Amino acid sequence: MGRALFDNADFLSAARALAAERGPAAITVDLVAERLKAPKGSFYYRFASRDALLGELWLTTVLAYQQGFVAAIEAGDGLAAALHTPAWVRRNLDDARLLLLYSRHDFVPGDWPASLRKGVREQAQRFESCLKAFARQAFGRSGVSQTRRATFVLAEVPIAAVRQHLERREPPPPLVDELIAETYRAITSRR
Amino acid sequence: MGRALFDNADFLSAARALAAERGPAAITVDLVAERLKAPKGSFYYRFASRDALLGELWLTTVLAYQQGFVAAIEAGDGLAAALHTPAWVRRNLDDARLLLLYSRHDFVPGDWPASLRKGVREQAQRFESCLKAFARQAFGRSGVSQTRRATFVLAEVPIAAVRQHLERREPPPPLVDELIAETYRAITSRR
DNA sequence: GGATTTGTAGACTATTTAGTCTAGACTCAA
DNA sequence: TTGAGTCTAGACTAAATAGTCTACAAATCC
Repeated sequence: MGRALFDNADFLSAARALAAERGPAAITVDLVAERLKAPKGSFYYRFASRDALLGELWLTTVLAYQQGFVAAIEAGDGLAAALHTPAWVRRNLDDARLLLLYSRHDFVPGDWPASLRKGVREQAQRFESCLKAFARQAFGRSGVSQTRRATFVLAEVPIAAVRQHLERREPPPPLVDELIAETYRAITSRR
Repeated sequence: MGRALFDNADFLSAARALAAERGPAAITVDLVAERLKAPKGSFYYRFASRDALLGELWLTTVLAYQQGFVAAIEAGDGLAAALHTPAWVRRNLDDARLLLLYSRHDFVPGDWPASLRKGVREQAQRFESCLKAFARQAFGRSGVSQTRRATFVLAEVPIAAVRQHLERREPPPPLVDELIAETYRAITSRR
């Protein structure tokens, strides 16, 4: 051949599809290659390791998720940021399962491939600074406990509210948004 | 020999210890046996399969966790039920990681061993009826959406609040109880 | 058109793991 | 004492899986 039959994106989307159908444990190099009818050699020509694939899959997904969240925070709208989770989940059920049902650790058990470390670090920092910005805006300070509050109301609660629907592969009902919003108001109205 | 050198409980606690140290993926039959310096044959003499071990581990742990929760509900104290999670987590850090950080599905991927199905079903029903009882008491009815509310405030939120500390193997700080309590009051005061 | 790059093709290796199987040691009851 | 039952002991099998390696085919460049 000499001209590429399979590129990075092909492997990534095959992996994504496998994860959607059978969970992330089904993302084996053999299954990904088989699904694409690609030889294993081609896979390892594109990716240094299985972890490199999983890491890239996780990172691109988390960045896609995070985008709307960051935008809402930058617009100064904390409630929109909290409600971003159910909204994004409704539009991206499969990817949301990937992202929220399995921790980053289930994905890449050992050390992250060097090529992705920087991206992951930047992603985490970006998220963290959103939380701090919100803490300052909503609670007047961005100390440890205000930031902890921000994490609770913008991340933990929305993800928790959505989890059981993710497990059942169904879009979260409107009640989920209500619960998140009520919690948001309660937590941001004091201190 | 003829007299038992290893019993069920030995294997269970070896598995528990392995999970605490290296995560549930480290619960392999070989590692459990090795830790106990028991031969594999003894393991399979006690347990029908690896899933039987994992299932029993999960079930005993969830029942231990659930006990205090049920007691609080039966005493009519919803807030105590919500705060039971951080309290139990503080007293049982390792078991809590086992229970709350990994879903039942990560534990026993396929079908549950027949011997445990009944126990799991009863456990789930018991939990469910607690939620309904609380829904009736707090929201006047136990329809779908009141029960959903109960799940949110008694289970999802407390677990979410505790999660990041579990990941870091540290006891949840008092702030976690505050967040849970504030959310509890907000969610139970309307409707 | 020959050399080089780019990539396919897939057999092969090594490791991990659940589970099986046979041998035999120890205990206890009759 | 002997026979039945209980349990240890660990070698062995089979399957799954990450990763390697060599051959070679096609495109591209000089």
